[in-house]
Parts: sequence; C-alpha cells; structure tokens
Amino acid sequence: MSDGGTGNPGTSTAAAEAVPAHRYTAELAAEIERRWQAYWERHGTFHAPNPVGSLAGPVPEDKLFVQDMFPYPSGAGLHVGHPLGFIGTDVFARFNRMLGRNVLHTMGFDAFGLPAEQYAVQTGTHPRTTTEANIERYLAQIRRLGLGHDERRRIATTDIPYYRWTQWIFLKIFGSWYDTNARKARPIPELEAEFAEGRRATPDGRPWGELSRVEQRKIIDSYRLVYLDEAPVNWCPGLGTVLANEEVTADGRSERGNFPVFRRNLRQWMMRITAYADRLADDLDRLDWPEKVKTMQRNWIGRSYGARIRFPVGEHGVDVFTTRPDTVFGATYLVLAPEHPLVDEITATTWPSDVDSRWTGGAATPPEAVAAYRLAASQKSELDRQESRDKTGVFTGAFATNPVNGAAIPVFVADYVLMGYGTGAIMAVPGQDQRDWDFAREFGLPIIRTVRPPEGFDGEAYIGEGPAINSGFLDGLGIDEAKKTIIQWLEEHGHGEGSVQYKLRDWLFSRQRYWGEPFPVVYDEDGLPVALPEHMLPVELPDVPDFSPGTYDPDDRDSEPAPPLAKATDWVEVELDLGDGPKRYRRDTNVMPQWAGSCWYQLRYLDPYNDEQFCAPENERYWMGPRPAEHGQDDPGGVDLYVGGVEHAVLHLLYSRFWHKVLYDLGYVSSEEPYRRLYNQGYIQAYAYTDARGTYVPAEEVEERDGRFFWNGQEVNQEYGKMGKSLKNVVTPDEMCDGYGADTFRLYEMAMGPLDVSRPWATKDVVGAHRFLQRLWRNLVDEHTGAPRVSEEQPDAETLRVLHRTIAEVRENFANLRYNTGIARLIELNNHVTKTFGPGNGDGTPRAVAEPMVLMLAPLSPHLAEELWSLLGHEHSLAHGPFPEADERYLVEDTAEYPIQVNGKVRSRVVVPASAGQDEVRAAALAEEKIVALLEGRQPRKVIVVPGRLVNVVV
RNA sequence: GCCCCCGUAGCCCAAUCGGCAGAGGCAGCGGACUCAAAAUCCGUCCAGUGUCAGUUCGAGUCUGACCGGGGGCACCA
Repeated sequence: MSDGGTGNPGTSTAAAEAVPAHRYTAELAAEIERRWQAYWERHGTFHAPNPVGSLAGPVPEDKLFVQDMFPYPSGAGLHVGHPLGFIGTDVFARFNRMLGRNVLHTMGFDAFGLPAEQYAVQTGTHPRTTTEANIERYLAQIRRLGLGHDERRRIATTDIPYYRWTQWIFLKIFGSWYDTNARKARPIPELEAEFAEGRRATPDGRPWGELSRVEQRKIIDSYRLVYLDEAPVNWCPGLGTVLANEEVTADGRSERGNFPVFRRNLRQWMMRITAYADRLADDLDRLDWPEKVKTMQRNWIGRSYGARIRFPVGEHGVDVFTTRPDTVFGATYLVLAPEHPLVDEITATTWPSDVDSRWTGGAATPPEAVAAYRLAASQKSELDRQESRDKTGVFTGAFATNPVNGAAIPVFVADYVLMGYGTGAIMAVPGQDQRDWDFAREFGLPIIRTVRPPEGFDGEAYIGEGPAINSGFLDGLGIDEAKKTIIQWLEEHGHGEGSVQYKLRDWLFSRQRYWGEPFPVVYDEDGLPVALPEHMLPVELPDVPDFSPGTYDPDDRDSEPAPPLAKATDWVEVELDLGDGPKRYRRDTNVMPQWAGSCWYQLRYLDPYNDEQFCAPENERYWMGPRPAEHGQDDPGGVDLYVGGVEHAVLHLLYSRFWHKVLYDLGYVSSEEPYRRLYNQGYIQAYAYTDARGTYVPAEEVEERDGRFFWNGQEVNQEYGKMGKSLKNVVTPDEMCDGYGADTFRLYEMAMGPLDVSRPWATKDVVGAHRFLQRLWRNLVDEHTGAPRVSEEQPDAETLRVLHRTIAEVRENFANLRYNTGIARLIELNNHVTKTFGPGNGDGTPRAVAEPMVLMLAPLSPHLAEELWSLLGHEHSLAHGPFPEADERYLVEDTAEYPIQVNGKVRSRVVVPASAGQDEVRAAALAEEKIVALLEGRQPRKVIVVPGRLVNVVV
C-alpha cells in the first residue's frame, strides 16, 4: 500500500497499516463475540434437558444446577460491579459443562417492587410497561457478556403464569398447619378430623360438633401457617404501607426511603415462620454456606434455652422467661414491660407507708405512677430508647413471691423489658445481669450474688462460670448443673418448666401496594377468609385508575392504610360460586411482599412451562434432590451453587428456606433445603471525588499526581465506596465491551482477585487482560494473514511439564472458584509458549499445547476460545468439552532443588535426584561448599530435612 | 458495648501440612519498532507480610495484646 507520498501521518490509512489486519483488537473481539453468540443461540448450546416435560431430553446422571440471585431490573442499568457474580457462575457452569455434566444455568427477574410502582405514581405509566422495558434493557446488557444461560428457562416473577404458582403455593401454606409433635406441616383437613374425632380438644373444651361453623372456622384459621392477625405492625405513613421487622432499621425508620415508622395494630397476613424456628436453625449445620451467613441466621432466629418461672402476685401469677434459672435465689425484684396485660390487674391502689421516693415517679398513687410511666414509654421512639440506656421505671405497689424461698419482692414496670420477647416480664437478678444491676443501683434495690466470682473480681454483675452461692440446695453446683437441678425442681413443684425462646417473629406478609401478587383469597359475609379454588388461579392484578396508596404526612401516626387495589371496586366486589352457589365476596386488597416471588424461583427454573404443576417432581428430584453418595448422609439437597451478595443473608434466604420446608413437608419436593451451597461474591467498589464544595466531579477526569488528586486543575478529595450515578463514578460493562470486548472484560473481572473479596474497580488495569488475550491469539494465529500458526510437532519435555502442571492447577482452581490463580497459571503457560513458539520462534505452536490452552481459556473467555478452536479445525463448539486432563507422567520432576537454611536463613541450595532419601539429601546439603564454609568445621547441632521442601541446619 | 472477617511491593492480588515471601496483572524505569507518538513487543526495579510480644530448628501462616479497615447485632432477659 502506498501513502500517496503526501506525508499526512494522521490518515486512517496509515493507522490501519500500523495495526496488523488480524490482530485481536476490540473490533475483532466484537465481531467474534457477535458471531458466537448467534451460533450458541442458533444451536441451543446451553439448553439443559430435563427428565420429563416440555424440556425433556436424554439426561446424564451427572448434573449441576448453578444459580445467581436474580436481579431486580432497575431502570438505571448495570455497572461493572453487577455482573461479577454472573460471570463467576458462568465460568463455573461452562467449566462443568465441558467436564460432561448436564448443567442448568439461567437467569430470571425479581420484577415486582417499589421503583416501577413509584414511577407509575409519578408518570401514570403502568408498572408492567416499565418493568418489561427494563427487563429488555437488562437482557441486552447481559447478552453482550456471553453468559451461557438456558434462555428457555427465563422467568420473571411478574409473569402471570409465574405468579399463578406463587399464589398456588400461598394457598398450600394457607391450607396447612404445623403439627408440633410430628414437627412438620400437615394439611388442614387432617386437623379438622382431629377436632371432629375428639382427638384434639377445642379451646373452650366444647365438642367440635357443638360449635357453629363460624366458631369452627375461627379455630381452624388460628392454626393455619398463614393467618390474619390484629397485630402490632410497623406502619409507615410516608410509604403508605406496613413493613416487616426486617425492613425497619434499628433507629425506627424505613430501610427504603428513611421515613418514620410507627407501631400500631392492623389486621395483616402473617406467615408462621416461627413454627420452623428449630428446623431453620438446626438444618444450617447441613448446609455448605459461609459461616458468617449461618451465624447471622442463627442470631436472627435467636434461640435461647432457659425456663419459665411463675411468680405469684396476689391472686395472679406472672410468668417470666429466663436463661439463668440457676440464679433465681438472687431475684430481688420483678419487672413487667409497660404494655404487659397484667400491669393493670396487679397495680396496688396505694403506696406502702415506707415506699422509697425513687420508686414512685413522684405520683400520689401507683395507678397514677404507672399511667404516667406508660404514657411516657409509649411516646418514646425507638431512637429515644436507643439514645438513652438509663434505667427508668416505677413501682406497681405490688409484691411477688419468689417461689424458691418465699421472699416478697417488689414488682416494677420498666421499659428496659420488651413486651415482644419472652413473656414480657423478667425476674431481675442484679448479681448476674448488668442491666438489672444498673436498675437496682438506680432504685436502691438489694443485690445478691448467686455465683461466686473469681478471686479479685472487681466488676459489677458477674456473668461468668462459678459455683452457686446463697442458693439453698443449689449451692456449690456449676451453672449447667444448677440449671438442670432447678428446672427439675420447678417442674416437680409446679412453679415453671424448661422453655425455649426465639427472637424470630412471624413474617408480616401483607403490603398496601399495587405492584405485587394479589392474594388468592376472598372474604365472605362473616368477614372470614376463604381460599379460592385452584381453578380460579391466577388472580390477576386489575387495572386501577391510580397506582398510589394513600400516602400521608410521614409523621402522621394515626393515618389509616388505603391500598391502591381498594380503588378497583369492580374487582374487589365479586360474585363467585365457591361450591355453595353464587354469593357475594370481597377480595383482599393487599399484595404480597417482594420476597414472595424469590422464595421459590429455583423450582420454576426447573420446569418453566409446566401448567399442571409448579414443577414436576421428577425434574425437582433430578436437579435438586438429595444425593447422599456425593454430598454425605445428611445432604438436604438443593441448588448445587447459589451465588449472590451477602445482603440477603437473613431475609431472602430465611424466607426461601421456610417455603421450601413447607413444600417438603407437604410432599411436593424431595429436597429439604433450597440452596445446598451458598457463595457470597464480593463487591466491586470505586473511588469518587469531591471538590472543595463537596460536589462530586467526574471520576474518569480526575488525575493523580504524587498521591494527590486533581480535576480541572483544582485539588479534589478521594472517597471510596459504591458506584452510582450521583457519585459520578459509574463504569458500565458496555463501555468495557466497546473498548476491549466482553472476553477481556470477563477475564479481567475474574482475574482481579478472589470472587468473594470486595475490591476497587480500576479501568486502567483492564488492558493487562486484553494484552494476555492478544498474545495468546498471536501465538496461535498469524496477525497478518489470519491463518492458524500451529505445528503438528510434538512439544519438548519442558513444555509438556509446564502444560500438564498448568492443567492440573487450572482444574483445581476452577473447581474451587479460584479463577484469579487459575488465570495466573494460564498466563504463565502462555508466556512460556510465547518464548518458545511465539512469532519469531519457529513455525508455530504445537497443536498438543495449543488445543489444551484454548480449552482451558474457554470458560473465562468463551467467544475467543470458540473462534480459536474453530480455527484449529474443529467443527463443533467446545461448550461441551473436552476439558484437558493432566498426565501424571509430566507432573513428577527428575530432580529436586533443596534450599539449605542455616538457623532458619537460606544460605545456599543443592540439586539432588527426586528419588533421594532423607539421608542422601542431608549428606548433599552438608557437603555443599557454602555450607561447609559456614560451618567452619563445627558439628551441626541438628539437621532438619523436610522431604521435597528444604534442609535446615542448626548450629 | 458485644460478636465476626480482613491488613503482604505505589496499586489489585499469589504463597498446600508452619518450610526459599512472589505466581499473575497495573503503574514506574530501560530498550525495540516509529520521523514522532499511540498501540505492540522485550527487559527490569520495588516489600520482609499493620505493631509489639510469645511458641518453634523455622511464623505471612499458630497464640496473646494493641492499631487500622469492613461487616453483623444492639436493653432479646
């Protein structure tokens, strides 16, 4: 080509000349990636066959079910942090697929939720329109990444055929009760039979047959695993909805929106997750999950063992829960929560003549003191309570009798005791509880130690081990022994019993929202809920004139919830024939919380088109059933690998386990747990920069000089944290695909560190991954002609050793999700190939090295690998293997080099045959000339030979 | 306040059972190519593992205390 002799160096012709026509550039990558993505789609490369149903096909016994926590399709699109886990699972899935396993990997959308609804409130756009557009945008972004999803299995929780089954599962839960003896859920008709046959007593003892139908139904309803309850809930006027405990922050505000949240009573759907507290806690031991997540779940369930003890107060009895029944001899007063129902009953009319002035709150009578205290307590927000841990309270004027020694002890009302936990009442043992100690000191109450602290203990309450003292028949016993003894004594004498308490509460399951699953329930003329028959499912969301719930002044605690669905009056008021002729019913106007759809989506991935069942049992058993031979006797089954952020450690993962266990109890699934193995990927974070006014400046325009940062000449301040539009530091996967190609982007994300570690994004580092792929390409393809440059010659012994060591390590690394080190090995191999066979070094790379190298690269950078595989003359995709196997012969070395230490410091080294025994190594080391010189004729005191490692000479 | 995790080169990260601190990448530096630059290629410098003690023939790895960062819980009896 000629440049025309005009000497214009800036022309594109010159630029094109500078880069060889077949160099692996972003442009070539884009072309290769488009082509292979089309190929995979055309050939259904990632379609995983099922045992039965519409996706049935031949299924090997060896399978793998990999799942990502599915995303909410937000309108903002993806930044480079989002796909980290998606790529991680894809590499794992592709690796296992190449090993010959039947691999199921797909991705759906958690598509109900507040943002689309809030957008609808603002613009009038139907949430479905917004949601579907966002899903399309999202799919376009992730498709570019070349994720090997079975696209046939995509679902969105908002799909009507999907939420039909969400409603169906709700009905199954509604139609069940928890049999505490059998420790499992059973269908409601079995409960009715127990009542009807007199095997189970009715609450007031009347025979079942004598109760009215409404009375019977109310009893049954009170047993259901999902039930309506007039319960204190977290009412958030600012959002116009109630929230689950989990959605309220510790300072009493909504997690979303940060509005004030008030406690008030409302009639709500509650899921009886507490029935499963023990199994949810116990079965954590059977799961391959990060300990951190298990601990968080255990803490959330908050199981504690102790006793209930009944303290007589006048003609009443106050039950307390304590984890330290062994300290009951040291109980010097009782405390009831302000909301405790017995407070009014026991409060005396007058103060005792010698009442301590600190106890009365300045009131003339106990009822006045209690009323004033209760009012003050009810007006305290969660935040107030948190800010001040000073102990407050008032005396009720009443005395309780300590059942173990007959002592009369005063009864207080104080807000450091919470109504929501245990019995809402405690026995206070200041000697062994710091909170009680603080209160006792404030109010001048006696303190009796019942555990002897160690010599020299100068603290206040003592909570450690020690022998019981001042405790009558318990004296001298250790804590555990004393607990057993006192519980037995309490039970024998009818003063109490051993007891277990949980922090876990039932799950509030109603939302006063529009964009969620409607409840498949109607109310009859008695106002009682009636389940719709299955053939009436799905209950579709009606259109409404206005998507907003009634929202209020965020501080208006007395406002009433008004859900958007209540406005669809034609839908709410229906005439239905539910088996006893057409009658008028009223629909439930709440919707389910966003968690509902994500409780079971792994099951629908397995059988997405089944309209007879939510999932065929054969398909569930194959993909998720327990496999004790592979995973041990205790294997509960579940998804083989579930990857997502640790932020779902409690809520989603606990709810999902709960639903799964219900389905297991009712016989619909064979697995006892939804996710056998869980893995938390780290977060990709980013630097952001603020100027002197605190305004964010575009991060990509900031320059670093000598550890300081400048933007437009002014110095700016570096911050580290999330990526976000408002922080002006977003980097998108699309930019990376444009600049380097998806294969480079994937490789870089996997190479920058272990999958579970959070780290900062650094665009400038991406080029390293790109150069590696470029070098690898250049080793196998002539950059000028595009022809493959492989030879059919056998590689030399050294190359074979490097190759097989690489294979062994890459297999091991991929299998354990350690992609970063696997990639390092591949780079090493490629560096060796470059030196030995690269351009300028002979006639090309031996096929025996080229092919395994391409195959090992395939899970990471699949498009490039497919292209090279095809250039090497293969007709079919490498997606289903083979994957190279290491030949043991090349893994053993003939000689071994031992470093020789003298007193722990490396002084020399010696090469011996690999077969050399300890004595030979020792002799060789001691004969080495530098060592001889160092020893200067002295006898070493000791010589340590670590086979295969080193020699240490101690002098 | 309590509990958990993490501190290795200027930066991101490696380092089986306690056994040679460095695999890989970025940046830097030197060189090749180029009229020049970018891109590309070749070569190369850099820490003794947050601090202090201890165990050991030998500690990044084990133990204790402290410092720094991140996370969870928070009057749960």
